[in-house]
Amino acid sequence: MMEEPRVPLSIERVLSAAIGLADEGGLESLAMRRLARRLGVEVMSLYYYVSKKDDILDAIVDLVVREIEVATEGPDWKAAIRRSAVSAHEVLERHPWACGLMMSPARVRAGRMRYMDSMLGRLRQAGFSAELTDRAYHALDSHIIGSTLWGVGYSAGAPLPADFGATFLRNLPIDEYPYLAEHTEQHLAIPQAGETAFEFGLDLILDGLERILGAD
Amino acid sequence: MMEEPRVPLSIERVLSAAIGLADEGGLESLAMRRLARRLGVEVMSLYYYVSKKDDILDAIVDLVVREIEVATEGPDWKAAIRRSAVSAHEVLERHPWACGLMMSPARVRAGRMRYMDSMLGRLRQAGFSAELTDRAYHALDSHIIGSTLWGVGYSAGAPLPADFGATFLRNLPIDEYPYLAEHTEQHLAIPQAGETAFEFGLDLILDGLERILGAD
DNA sequence: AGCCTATTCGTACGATGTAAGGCTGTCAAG
DNA sequence: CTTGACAGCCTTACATCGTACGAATAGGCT
Repeated sequence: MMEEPRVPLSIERVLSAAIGLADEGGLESLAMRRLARRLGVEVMSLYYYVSKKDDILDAIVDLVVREIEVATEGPDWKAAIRRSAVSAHEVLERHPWACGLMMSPARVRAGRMRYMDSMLGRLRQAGFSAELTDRAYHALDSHIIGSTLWGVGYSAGAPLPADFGATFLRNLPIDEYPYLAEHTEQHLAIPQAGETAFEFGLDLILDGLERILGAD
Repeated sequence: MMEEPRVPLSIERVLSAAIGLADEGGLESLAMRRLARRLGVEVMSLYYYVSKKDDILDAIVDLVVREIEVATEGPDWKAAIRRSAVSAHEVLERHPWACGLMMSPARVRAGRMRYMDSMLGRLRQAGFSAELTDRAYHALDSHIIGSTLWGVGYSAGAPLPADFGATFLRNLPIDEYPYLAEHTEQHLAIPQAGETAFEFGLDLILDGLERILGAD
């Protein structure tokens, strides 16, 4: 009788399984029972490591945030911040469910604090006033979140069918919404437009900030 | 025996009650049973007017979107678009729960189409190419959504306690995250910073777009 | 009165999060 | 070697959620 060694549970295993579930099927497929089943365990066993589901959510967003490359020191603040923003965008694209969760100030934990602090610090070091730093940070973060949410077709959970754009365009009253139709075609023609759209908006903001800084 | 005349149900009544519930307690307090109770009716009665809860969500985001002031004709594209963006921000601030829902392309209905079409059309009329219009629209929409989500402390549902910022700052290891601390103080000192932060980012984007257009 | 259709409701099912407590094994102290 | 404590896991049970199915009711017609 070959007994499986039966790896014991641990927060790490719980959390990484949770991230796996969310990555595959969106937030709404992250259910305690499913999570337990995936770990070969009963539901209530999870509650030994975690006191409520919300704790799991807090923890996994923070794990995701830690994947983001933090703004580095150096003379070129613009490049440093750009790199960090692009990294955030990439990370959030890998874990689309995290976008919606990130927004809540209630979920800010160590990883998130580190990220915010580095971004804010890099702006201040670049010479922005406290007030401008504040505004710049918001503009950047808003863009990262908003743009990523857009690109991902986030639906508070499950992803969209692949042919969504095509069927949407087919059912669209083109003469009524001509510009929307053009816009949709644009997106169908260039599937990865989200990438460059993100960087376009990002550079708009960064260039604007640079100009403000130059005019001190 | 004074019989109440018993106002009959209707989609309008259902939807406006739904919006009321969501406005008061966030998305997660919008439950079919609660909705029914508020309307003085049993749960299943709602299903005569709606085939699934999701239909309600679709409908109420569209109602909200219709509140947004659409971009007008006229010589000054920047002012027109700015006005529409500010209006969108105001509307979404009144109905914070709508932000998260708006993102899903699956929920695009007539009101949303009208909004998108007007914004896109106004950009094209201003002289932007199809491609630039596309990017500009994304940048603007990302900012609106992202910024509003930020300002609202959106938590996929319920709002935050009022003293959240203060307790957060009190528990923050200041020497470890000095810039975050400064940032938080900034926000506590100027409570309505969200307003101006939104317009700051918006103008960054609009000015950038104007410059691109000027350089044709 | 009777009937028809438009509304409304009662019951029931499966899913969710989780409170309360029980079982089992390991390990240190007696 | 026994005993008790405690860590780790599980059983049962409950409230709440969305909604399928079909029965009850109501209002306007002939």
